[in-house]
Amino acid sequence: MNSSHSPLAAARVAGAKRSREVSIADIARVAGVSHTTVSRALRDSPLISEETRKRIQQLALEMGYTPNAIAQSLQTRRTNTIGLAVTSIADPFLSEVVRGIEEVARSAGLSVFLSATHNDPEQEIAVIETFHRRRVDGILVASSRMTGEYKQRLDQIRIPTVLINSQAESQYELLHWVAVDDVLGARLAVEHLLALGHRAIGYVGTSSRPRSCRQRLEGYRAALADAGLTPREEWVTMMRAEEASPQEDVLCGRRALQRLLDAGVTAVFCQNDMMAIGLLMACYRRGIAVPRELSVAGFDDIEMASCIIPPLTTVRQPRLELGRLAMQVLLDLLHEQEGHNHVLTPTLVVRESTAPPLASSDALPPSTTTE
Amino acid sequence: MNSSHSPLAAARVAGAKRSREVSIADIARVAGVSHTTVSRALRDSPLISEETRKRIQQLALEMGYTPNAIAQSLQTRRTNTIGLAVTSIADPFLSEVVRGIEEVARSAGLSVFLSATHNDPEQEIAVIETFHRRRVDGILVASSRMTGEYKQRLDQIRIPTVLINSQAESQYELLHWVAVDDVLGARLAVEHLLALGHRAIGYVGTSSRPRSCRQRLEGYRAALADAGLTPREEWVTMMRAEEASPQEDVLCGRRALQRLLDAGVTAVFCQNDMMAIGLLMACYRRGIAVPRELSVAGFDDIEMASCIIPPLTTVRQPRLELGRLAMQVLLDLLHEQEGHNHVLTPTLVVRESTAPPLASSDALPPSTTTE
DNA sequence: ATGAAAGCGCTAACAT
DNA sequence: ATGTTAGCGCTTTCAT
Repeated sequence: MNSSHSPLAAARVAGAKRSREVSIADIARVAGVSHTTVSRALRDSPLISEETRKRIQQLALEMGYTPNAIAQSLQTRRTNTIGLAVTSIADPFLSEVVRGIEEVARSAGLSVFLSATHNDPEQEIAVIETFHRRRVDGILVASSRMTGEYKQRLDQIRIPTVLINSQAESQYELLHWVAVDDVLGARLAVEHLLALGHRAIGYVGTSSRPRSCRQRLEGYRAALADAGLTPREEWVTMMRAEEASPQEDVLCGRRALQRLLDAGVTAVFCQNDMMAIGLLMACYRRGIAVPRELSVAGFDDIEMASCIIPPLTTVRQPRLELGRLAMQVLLDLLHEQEGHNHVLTPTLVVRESTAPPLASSDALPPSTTTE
Repeated sequence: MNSSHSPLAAARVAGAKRSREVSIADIARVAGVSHTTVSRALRDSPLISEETRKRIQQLALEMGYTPNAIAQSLQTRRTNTIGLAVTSIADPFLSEVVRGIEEVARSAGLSVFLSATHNDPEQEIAVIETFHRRRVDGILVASSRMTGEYKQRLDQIRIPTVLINSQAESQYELLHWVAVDDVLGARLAVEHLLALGHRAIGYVGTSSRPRSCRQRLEGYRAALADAGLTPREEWVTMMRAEEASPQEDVLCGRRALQRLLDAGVTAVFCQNDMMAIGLLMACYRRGIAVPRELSVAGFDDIEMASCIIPPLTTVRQPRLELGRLAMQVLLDLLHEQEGHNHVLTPTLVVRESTAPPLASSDALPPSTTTE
């Protein structure tokens, strides 16, 4: 409140004219020592006497000194900064991953630059270019698409990098990845449906996320094959979508219902939860009871999955862990330790959107299939 | 593939031993000019002859030069960086806001530091302290809580700042805000319920978001008052919750049902969509039909609101716009223009979770109220 | 225990 | 049109 009459009061007023931040030189001047001494004192160097250290730290506090991280970075060649590239910020799957990343980054003293790539090749390379310019210490990429050029750039840049849910091999020891086993996840879901007694099981995927689509389809096929079944061509429905957004996914799920009904399936495994939710919505509109008339399973276990009616049976990806682990691997890389790639195991979460099929004997005469 | 025999090939190999990035000095050496010339050439200075400019830019490209933003920042005192502090990254309301922010920030050439504060005073000040150290050009805060100390710090720091959904007055011209009119939003929802014929209308709020709770409660009260009604004490149910997380909100909504039923309301206005979703889930469990037996309205219009069954009637906050506008105001501030505060107008989105009350004559004898 | 001096990679004022 | 020099704010030898 009342301005003290210490030497700094003057300094502060003088400096206030056009807000240049106080520097170690300013402190040095006031303290009557060299700026080197100030630097040392502030960093608790053992070279400094207890007394001057205290005095200087106190002075720094009073003068409202805040170290200039930019200058530090230029000198030390470390920015304590990482770049995080995501496909979309509003994606409910990614937001939890980002949370995990930011959490461990911050506890390690790193700040994170967040950028969205929107699944667009140009933006992708622009983003990593920016990260490079800013001299981030490491890069994390959570992107559904990972084209050759993108990976190549990451490889060239020579900044420690960890890919999330997107494998890659690199010639340098700087490109690593952490992923969830999609094939296994799909198997779990389909095996669950098989165990319930379903035989005609559909799959819905979207072209906007080709990699996960392919892998989950593979798991779906493998599970059916193990049960001695070969999916009929109509059971597998691929929806076209340019954008990889939650809204698009919901739409895909919605539009898929008719085709699945025509194909005569009694259960559907969806590439992700948003599509399953779209499917559920379409069922609601058509008066089709889930799970009584149609079982629906998703993938991801986003927050929403347990809030929906009926609560969705789905494959849980450990999203928070995925983010934390990716950041942890990057930390290892930054500490010159060897980085390890990881495959996380998804788990099945059975809720209420799946049930045994309507046995033809229970219900309607076999001839009256859903038309 | 095949290494060219240009002078740079040597430079690159030599430099590759321990990855020091190429600098303008390196380019100058190879080009046989001063580093100043290189600097100018790369920035398209009119002082440089067309010819050498081309030559140098070409050289820079070949040598794989990437400007060092840290060094530039130190010199120019501009980092082209902003800090974004959010309560929680995984909050579906905020993620859309963040998307809007990042979008306009990036198109203005700014990178954004993302940090979560978890509604914790200590983390809040730590976060802005970090932003300050990093010399961000501006700060954006989307935090449900805004204590005095927090605001005070922001005011001291003297970095252009814009608050999202959280008013504040500042003595400097650097602290601004952009917000949605909560009172009006609540009015819209409650007036809608009144228009449907409801008289006993409940409100559910949570202690974890006191500001918005207070304001929305105020709108609720005002709407009722305008209709000549005074809410009975039991109609207003405040749920205790420490954490301000989506999950907590859902839980609050779930747990509120019994109290609301006891209070005898026929419609409920919830502080936000997550609470409404929790309430819907509780109704589903108890076999209470929404909207036939109970109308439910939310606030925010998060993505999920339209995906839920039944689709939720709610008050739409223009989330994307909110983010974009906040960033736009910050941009104005950064360009030394005067910043303006904004109040955005929410709109009512009528979906299927609200309907006229079960007129006692239609249905059950008046004595048989919900027990 | 402290200071002088150099330098991180860049921009910009001041020569020429 | 190009070069010289001086910082930006800090850390880090190397002296003393």
